[in-house]
Amino acid sequence: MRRTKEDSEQTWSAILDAAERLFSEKGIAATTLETISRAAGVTRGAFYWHFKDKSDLMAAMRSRRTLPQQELLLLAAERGHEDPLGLLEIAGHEVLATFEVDEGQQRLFRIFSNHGEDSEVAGWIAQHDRDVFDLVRGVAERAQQVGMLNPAFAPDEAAVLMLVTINGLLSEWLRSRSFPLSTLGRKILSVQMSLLKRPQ
Amino acid sequence: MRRTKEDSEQTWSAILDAAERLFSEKGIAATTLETISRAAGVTRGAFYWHFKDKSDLMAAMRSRRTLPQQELLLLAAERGHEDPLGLLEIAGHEVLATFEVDEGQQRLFRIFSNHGEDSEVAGWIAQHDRDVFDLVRGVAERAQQVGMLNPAFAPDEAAVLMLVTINGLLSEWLRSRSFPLSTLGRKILSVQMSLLKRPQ
DNA sequence: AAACATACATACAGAAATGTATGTATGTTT
DNA sequence: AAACATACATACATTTCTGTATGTATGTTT
Repeated sequence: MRRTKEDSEQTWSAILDAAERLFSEKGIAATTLETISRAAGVTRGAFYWHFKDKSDLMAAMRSRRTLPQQELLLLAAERGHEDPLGLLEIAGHEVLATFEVDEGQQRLFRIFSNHGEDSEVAGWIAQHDRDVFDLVRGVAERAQQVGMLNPAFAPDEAAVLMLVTINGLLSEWLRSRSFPLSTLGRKILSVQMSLLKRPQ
Repeated sequence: MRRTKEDSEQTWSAILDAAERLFSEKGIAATTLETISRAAGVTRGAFYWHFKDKSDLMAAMRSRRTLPQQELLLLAAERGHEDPLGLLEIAGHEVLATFEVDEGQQRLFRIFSNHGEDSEVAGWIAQHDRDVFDLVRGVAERAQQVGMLNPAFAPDEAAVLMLVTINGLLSEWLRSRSFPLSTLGRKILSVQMSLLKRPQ
């Protein structure tokens, strides 16, 4: 029996790790609390000690890691405002590069993008999406004000293009693994940015 | 009691309609056969008469409608081979335009894209994705042979760009509904195609 | 108009998962 | 070192869904 605080935190992590792996492999609904607990080397007693129920586990799982787009938010925020579109391009590429090697992020993204189902999860995703969209649109608006945005595109439209491309790349790569995410992603992003910039 | 063949087919449709709606709203796992049956105005007895189980229902649901990308396949196949990229652009736009007004297709897409979970469903999706990818890559290869493909892009890369954009547009629009799918989609597709074509 | 098949409804049995209650060995505090 | 809290394991009660078996009213065939 393990009973120290360190041991307890280790159990907490083990349960979350096991759940994350099982969820991303078999799906949330198909994974039982018994399965999770046994995979973590404990019983359901331990699970119910640390978490109220499966939904509570999901909340902990989500707040334990940063989602890829969340990273975009941070990256874009901590930088200056000159050349807004260049900023977006760099931040976008770093998101892809990070995602490509961070298996935890991949599992989390797979789990949560496969679940517009659950109303709670859907709520988190929706809120998060709105935050990211607002940020990107804000950047596009600044670009417009500085005259660096192709007049053929409204800020809203530029933001949609950015997000569609990034989310599309992440999803498609996760499913097929048929292309080098970072390499091809950089190429595509760069080419799209040149489109958004060029006054043509 | 209804017992004629017409009535029976009507029951069959009613069950599928109810299931489609409930699945796209609450998710597959969270929807019980009892709920489906009652929503269709029948009992589980009727359900088990028409379908073996939930998985059988899913198969019927999938083969009842055409997926959006399936439509792309058909559209691209029934046309000639001159100007392959222009063909892709037109087919892509028609996919978006159809999807925007076809609520059944929207529900089906939502249901199946939210379920890389289930192994059967995942298998169908994977196979389907491969088919579509192969088609698009084939078109890109023909474009390359005719010298109409921007040499900066390999056929594989062009296909990824196409599919990422279309799937991304469909997913993002389905979640946010924050932009006119067909209008903005046409704009984005057209601009991307000009990129793939232009020898720059 | 029997005889039979169809299209369901109803009833029941079983499994499986959840939640809770309780037991207990070990740490922690005083 | 006694008293208490922690971190679980074990056992049980309950729910819930599924699958199947059976009943039955209506169509269909001969």
